[in-house]
Amino acid sequence: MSRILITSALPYINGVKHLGNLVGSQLPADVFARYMRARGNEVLFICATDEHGTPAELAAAAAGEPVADYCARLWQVQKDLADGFRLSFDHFGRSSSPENHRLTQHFAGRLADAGLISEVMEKQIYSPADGRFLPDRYITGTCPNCGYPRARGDQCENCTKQLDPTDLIEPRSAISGSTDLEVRETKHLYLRQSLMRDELRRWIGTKTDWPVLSTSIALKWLDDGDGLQDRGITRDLDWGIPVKRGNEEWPGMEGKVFYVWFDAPIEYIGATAEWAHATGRGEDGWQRWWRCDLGAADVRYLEFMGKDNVPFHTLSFPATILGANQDGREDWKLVDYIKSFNYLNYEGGKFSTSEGRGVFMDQALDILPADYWRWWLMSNVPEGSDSNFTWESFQAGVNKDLADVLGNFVSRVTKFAAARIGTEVPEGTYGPAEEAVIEELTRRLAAYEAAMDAIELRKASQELRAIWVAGNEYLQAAAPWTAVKTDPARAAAIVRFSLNLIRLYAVLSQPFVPDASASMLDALGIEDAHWPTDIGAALDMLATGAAFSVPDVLFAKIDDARREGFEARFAGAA
RNA sequence: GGGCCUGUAGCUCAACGGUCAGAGCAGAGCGCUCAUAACGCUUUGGUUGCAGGUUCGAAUCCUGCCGGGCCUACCA
Repeated sequence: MSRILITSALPYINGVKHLGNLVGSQLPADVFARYMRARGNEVLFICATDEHGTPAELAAAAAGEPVADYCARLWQVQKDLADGFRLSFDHFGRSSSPENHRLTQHFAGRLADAGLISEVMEKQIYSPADGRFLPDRYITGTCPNCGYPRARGDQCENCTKQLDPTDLIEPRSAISGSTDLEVRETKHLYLRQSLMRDELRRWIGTKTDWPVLSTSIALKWLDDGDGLQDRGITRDLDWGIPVKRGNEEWPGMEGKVFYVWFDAPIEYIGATAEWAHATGRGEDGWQRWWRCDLGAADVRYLEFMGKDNVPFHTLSFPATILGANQDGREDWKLVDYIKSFNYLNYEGGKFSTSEGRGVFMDQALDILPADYWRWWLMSNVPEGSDSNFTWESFQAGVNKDLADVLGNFVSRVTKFAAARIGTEVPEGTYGPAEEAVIEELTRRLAAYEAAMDAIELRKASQELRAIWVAGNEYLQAAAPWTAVKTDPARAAAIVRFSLNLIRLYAVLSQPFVPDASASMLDALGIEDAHWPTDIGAALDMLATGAAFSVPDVLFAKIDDARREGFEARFAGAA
């Protein structure tokens, strides 16, 4: 048994996330966490909302709510959706928590003590009409390069040229449209990650087992241009974690807050502390997961995220951890494995929040159960390259894999048994046919476990499907509907074995389709779902005489008319 | 512009220097009738983007060309 810490990239607070967000972080992390728990490991699975930053403030303003209220409300929305998708977080926290305030300020103090913080006087655009400093991309104007009238201050979307807001012709606030913009001086803290370039490169160099996506992005940022750049970690905003140096005030930084990208990864730790406090554990309850000097030395820590998050998790956050560890008085846990994902597209294009294009988490659960989404998304997860959601593929995958192969197996076994044998698990002795299945499943289970251990989720889903198929093959060859007329004892043995297969499938499928798994176990009236170590023993688990029932259809098929309706409904504003 | 990834059967993907390049879906045929018109068996289908090179041997390594995607640092 190992101790495994799993974090999913934090969903940003400003609204319901779409399937593309879900597929690359929370969902694969959940599948892995469920698997690791099932294997008997001590797992802590942490997620939280990422609540700070300009977009949150603007979204709250647009909703006419105080930002704290807005975030509290949207946290609940996201929490309910996570529950709806059966995401098995041990804790779903908030980056605005008191725990995160304290930890973020603590880390800033540690970094300052280590000489890794510099104070930089810089010039930022201030908008009196909006009453705030504007991030580059919140300033729009005409591109000096191509004349595109809606270029953003960081980059022109039309000609892709990198811009500085002061380059724009007729710049205006993207929020209010105000052209009354001024350049103001403001002081900010920078994390001197450039000083840690060699140390980071050495560390990344040891991670030969990571997805290339993770390491190549990290190396690119380390070596591109002048190399890794220092990064501003404070902002002139109201909503955020006040800049402090540990418990002390930070002279000259009054009224400023930490940058969301500084405090968000620290919330992995913060949320663990929230969990410890919420569950009556003391400080050591979270420290034993995060402090190698306080009991976390044997923890294996894995992070799940989309590729856009990789630079912060391979460089900035590790720099924060390494910096805090520098004097040897504290020893914080560095990540051991970064599982990163490409993007999921929608019908050949991008998911678009602004255009309402694609399926969002709330809509998904409105139309179909979580298991359908979980299965299709994980069996098509963008591991190697970007992948594409189409309704046709979704319909085909769900109908074939879940309804026909798994659901129908459960249905044909239980219905046949109930009609011809009885609704109690019969006696029976296994013969060569069963031995052959046991041998095959022993091999296939090893392959499934190997794929899951390696977090190769597409491959794992294929292996799991092959395990389901083996049941249909067996049933076809064993033909209990024939045996029941000629050799009732044989028919009983086949039914006994098949009912045990359902139980085995429930156990093995639980990481991907937890609700269906629960329905299967419920139909068998059994609670013991421990992971098998011996397939032969696992297929003789059900007690003779135990009652079972015929469950409702596990997965209803999606017919063509329904699919076409979905296609039209989610195509987005024309 | 630079960097990274990628181009394998109609579709989605495996095979990561070595037996006839595999699997699922879709298509075709047969079988079964317990089951959600489900299942099983068999089968059609690929000069592995193109052109060179290295090697006893290349989808796999190298070079060039053509095509697709992503990233390029203060939105998160």
